Amino acid sequence: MDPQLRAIRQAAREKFLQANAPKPSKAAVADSALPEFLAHLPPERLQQSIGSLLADAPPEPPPKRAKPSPDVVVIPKERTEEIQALLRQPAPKEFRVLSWNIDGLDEVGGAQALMQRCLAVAKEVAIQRPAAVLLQEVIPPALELLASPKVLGGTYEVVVPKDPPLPYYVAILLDKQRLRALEPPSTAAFPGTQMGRQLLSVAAKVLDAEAPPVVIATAHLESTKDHGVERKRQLLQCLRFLRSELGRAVSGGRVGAAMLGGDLNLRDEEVKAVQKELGDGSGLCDAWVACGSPENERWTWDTSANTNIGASFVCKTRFDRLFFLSDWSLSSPKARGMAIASGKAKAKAKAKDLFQKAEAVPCDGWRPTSFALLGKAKVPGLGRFPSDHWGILTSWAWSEAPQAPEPAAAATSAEAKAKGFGLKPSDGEGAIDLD
Amino acid sequence: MDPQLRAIRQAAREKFLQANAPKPSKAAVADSALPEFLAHLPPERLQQSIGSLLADAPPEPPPKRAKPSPDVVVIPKERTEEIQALLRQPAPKEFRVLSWNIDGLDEVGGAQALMQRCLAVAKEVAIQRPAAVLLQEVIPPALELLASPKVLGGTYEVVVPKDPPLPYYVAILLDKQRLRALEPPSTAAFPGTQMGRQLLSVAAKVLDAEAPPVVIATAHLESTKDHGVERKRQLLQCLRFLRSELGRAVSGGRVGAAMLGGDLNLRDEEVKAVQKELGDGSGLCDAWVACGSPENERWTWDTSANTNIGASFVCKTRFDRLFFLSDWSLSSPKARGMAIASGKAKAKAKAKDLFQKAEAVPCDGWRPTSFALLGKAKVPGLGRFPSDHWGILTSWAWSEAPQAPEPAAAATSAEAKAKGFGLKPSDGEGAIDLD
DNA sequence: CCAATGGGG
DNA sequence: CCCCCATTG
Ligand SMILES: [Mg+2]
Ligand SMILES: [Mg+2]
Repeated sequence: MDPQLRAIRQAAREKFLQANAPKPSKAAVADSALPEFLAHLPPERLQQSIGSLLADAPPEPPPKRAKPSPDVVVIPKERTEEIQALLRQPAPKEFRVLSWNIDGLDEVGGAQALMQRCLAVAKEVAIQRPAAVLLQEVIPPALELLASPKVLGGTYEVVVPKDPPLPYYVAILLDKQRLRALEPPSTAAFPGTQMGRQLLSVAAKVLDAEAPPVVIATAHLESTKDHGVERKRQLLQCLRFLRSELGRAVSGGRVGAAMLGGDLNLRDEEVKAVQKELGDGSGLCDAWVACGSPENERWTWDTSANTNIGASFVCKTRFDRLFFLSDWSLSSPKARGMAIASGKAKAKAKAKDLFQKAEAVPCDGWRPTSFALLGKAKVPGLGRFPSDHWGILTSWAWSEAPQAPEPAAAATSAEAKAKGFGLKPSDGEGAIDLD
Repeated sequence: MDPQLRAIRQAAREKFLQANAPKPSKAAVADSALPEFLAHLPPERLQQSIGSLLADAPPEPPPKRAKPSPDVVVIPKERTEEIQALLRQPAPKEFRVLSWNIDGLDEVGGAQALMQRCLAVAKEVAIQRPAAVLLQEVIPPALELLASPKVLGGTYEVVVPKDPPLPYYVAILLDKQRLRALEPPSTAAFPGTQMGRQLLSVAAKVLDAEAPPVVIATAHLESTKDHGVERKRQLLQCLRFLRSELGRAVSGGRVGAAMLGGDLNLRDEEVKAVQKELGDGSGLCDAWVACGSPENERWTWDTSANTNIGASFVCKTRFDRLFFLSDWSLSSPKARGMAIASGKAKAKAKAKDLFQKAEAVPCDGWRPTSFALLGKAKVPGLGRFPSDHWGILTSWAWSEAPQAPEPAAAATSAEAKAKGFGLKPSDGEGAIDLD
């Protein structure tokens, strides 16, 4: 659906023109209350309607039309209660991070469908209970829904960017039980964006572990192949940011890991170029690569498996990635999970091998232990997936020092395995990265 | 004119399908006599007609129609005699290299116009008398015309690629008086080309100088922005080839310079990326940069100055470039003319400054002394330029050793200056390369 | 052989 | 949010 992208640009243009206009009327200014809404969660009423019925939505079907009008959205109590029940379960010990572009720009089915898709996302979050959730393409009604106490707002702190140029943006959810923001979140503009993209990050203390604080960042990098040049600039900015964050002294200690997860719209070629710009030996790792490049968890945007956009073409890409820097990524041999998947099958095989016997190789610092795709089931009653992207779920371990046999790491690894988190390597061979 | 590019791809596709077809009939095979024609110059008759009347074209106007039919092309004797007269003049001492995409795919005006444009190119060649001419977008009738003894065939040896996949290709002309091929020319395929592009090169002895042999290469790299990835691969292949050629022992000594000139369709961004791939310190120089980045000689494809394609838009690019490696380029400080124009005005100013007082800075080896655009006048009687590209003319000097005060170099430089070869730097400031 | 846009697969 | 193609400026 190109119209979506067209709409983005159009909205961007309008916004731009509006911003450069002589001076908007009061009415026009009221429109810009949006960023204000974002600045102070919990949610409030917006011109968009989806959240407006949230607090007191009756469980019965919509009063009039067979197809609910776009202004009347029913939030089924069963869904929110189901989510609440899941959230009442104890959080897993394992530290997980989920990144997901929830396709807030998909208008198929209107507000009702958006609500259903959002609840499906929320349910996945409640099931996996990541310590942090990185979202992209969040729009105000979706944010209001997710941030509601009846959905995720009771369990997660919602972090949003300052002054998003367009009414779709990124967000970070922090599990209040396990992460506490150590500073106000930071929003960085991408100076060259034409699509209103930003870099959002937050430094957080890990509450239930001895581990050092982490910096968690997300972005929705400039979309489409045509914008590769700008996208590379954005990635470079992000990665330099990660580098500047790692090791920085914060109130809870020194930052032990800096990660960027998101819909990065990247092609391997572009990553390679940026990596070169950054300098080799940057220690940058790609979580998917570090987890052995599991073929079954590879394609995060796949029109052959995901029917949401109704594509008449087949395209598989790995747009959604999680990059990180940590003591582990810096100290590990190059083979571990460097951002650039070496073209050589041998190097890949070695990396995969290293990953498989990770427990046998002592090393310290934050490191990923598994990588899996999420959201691959259609939303019941909707017949569509939660998003046109799969979510990417990573699990993490931390251990203090190589000389100590880090029992925690072994435990989390074992747990990950027990939960079927894709620890088993795919049987795919070291083929060249194609996307 | 998009049709041209479309035609290229279409022809490529047809060719491909044809090649993969069960087995062509005899008639279809006859079609592939084309490469054979190329393999053995001097020219022969082709299905295309332009050359068929060359040897005995009467100077009178076409017998029937007011507009000559595409099958009847008249080569004005005055034009060829003019060219011959120019060629009878003594060749300049200065070593010059010209590269020009002669737009053989431009069909405006039919065979007659093509002939006129070709003769204009030939006349420029006869005037400047480059030791080597690198041509792109040559098509069979154009080649036949240029290679004819009545045009350039008496003075220049014509080198063409083996088995061009499509009936437009590159060619190298070597002034028989000043260059002698030391080996059979080499043709390298670009494995990923969709447009039938090849790398053609020849090692040649410089007959009238003590200078070491040179390797002269040309290519027409994959066109259009969309094909940047393939184009970068092609450039990398070319530059690695140059590197492998420099210093190679040939029958006349060791190769003292390896140059690649052509319609490289490059954007600075792409050059930068390939340069990184190649490794810094490769010593690669861009002749235009090495000559002080003269602003007036910058844009080789410029729809505001060149009306041939009838563009309703303005676009200035530096598609046509000449890269080289030589003892000079390897030994010179980075500022001299590295392929990547540093974004910093300071570095550029330094490079320009170095160029201006080149005579005062002793250095040895092959080096460019001037850079100028050619073909900027419309063809009389046609009202169009010889090509949609300007030609790029470089002048070169060689000197044996830095300790010797190289009188030869000073002489050639002085001569270049005297001939107004753009030695004077432009007054443009060190602005960032924009194309 | 430019960039931006829109349709179709 | 893929690629190719065609049109427009
Ligand atoms: Mg999207
Ligand atoms: Mg052309």
